[in-house]
Amino acid sequence: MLDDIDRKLLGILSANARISLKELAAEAGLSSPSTAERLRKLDERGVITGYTVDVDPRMLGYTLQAIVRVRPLPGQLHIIERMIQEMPHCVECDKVTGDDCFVARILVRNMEELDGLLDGIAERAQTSTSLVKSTSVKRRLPALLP
Amino acid sequence: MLDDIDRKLLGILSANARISLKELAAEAGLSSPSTAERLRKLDERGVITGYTVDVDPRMLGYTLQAIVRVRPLPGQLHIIERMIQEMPHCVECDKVTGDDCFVARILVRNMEELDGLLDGIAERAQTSTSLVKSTSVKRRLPALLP
DNA sequence: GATGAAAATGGATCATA
DNA sequence: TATGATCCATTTTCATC
Repeated sequence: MLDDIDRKLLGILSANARISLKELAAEAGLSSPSTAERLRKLDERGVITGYTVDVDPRMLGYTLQAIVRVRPLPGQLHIIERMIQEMPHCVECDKVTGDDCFVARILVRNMEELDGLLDGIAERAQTSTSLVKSTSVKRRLPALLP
Repeated sequence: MLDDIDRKLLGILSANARISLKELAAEAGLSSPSTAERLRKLDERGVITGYTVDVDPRMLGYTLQAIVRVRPLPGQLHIIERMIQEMPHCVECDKVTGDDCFVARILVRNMEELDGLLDGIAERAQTSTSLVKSTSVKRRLPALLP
């Protein structure tokens, strides 16, 4: 699927996606054109889905982070999903198996704001909220299998 | 804190962090040197913490994604945290308030692999696992406050 | 597929507003 | 603090292996 060089490229990019092609090529032990071609193919194959910037939420004024499990009341699932998607405070949400249909990551400025958000869906869903105290594992790539 | 141009730069970068400085400047309506200087400062201030590549886990052979809540048994918290951190299948983990101490996102190739991982910590922690059926909100930036 | 050289493009610096 | 001009570095293309 991926060869050693592809894995190396992904590893380097995951640490710094804005590295120049030249440096990337040098670190991977390849020429720039070959490196560019490999990136193009990883993109084309859908292995690489994008390049993004990581931002410190606190520096944007978001001092509180919460993981909220959402259990929509009967008949409310689709409305709730749409409400979550349109909530700019939600930065990540998965639909999962089990009683809790959704697990969402929410950023807020303070408790009042969190309270307000949860109140906004309280009529249509039950929620269980855990506040994030610290991050044990910062988002990273999984092991790149051979 | 951030002005309109900074917010614009972050927005553009979150959609494509490998855009050239020149294009970035053009899209933001700024000169390249000013754009470079602003990026440098966003970095320096800790607003931007890095640039990463997004990868489709399925393209790496990880067909199953799970959100696992982990409740360590008394006295096992630190060992469990270390075990999670050293687990290459864990791509994200937060320490949270409440009975469940950790919420981890796990990638595996199949059910057997997930079962094996959970077995590996079963002596030291209780776990509640939800399988991810779909992604309602792909990781994104929150609203950039004025 | 990968490479090396040439053409095209982009980035960093500096003087200036 | 932003800009435009300059020079230097990088990226892309293409012919070749």
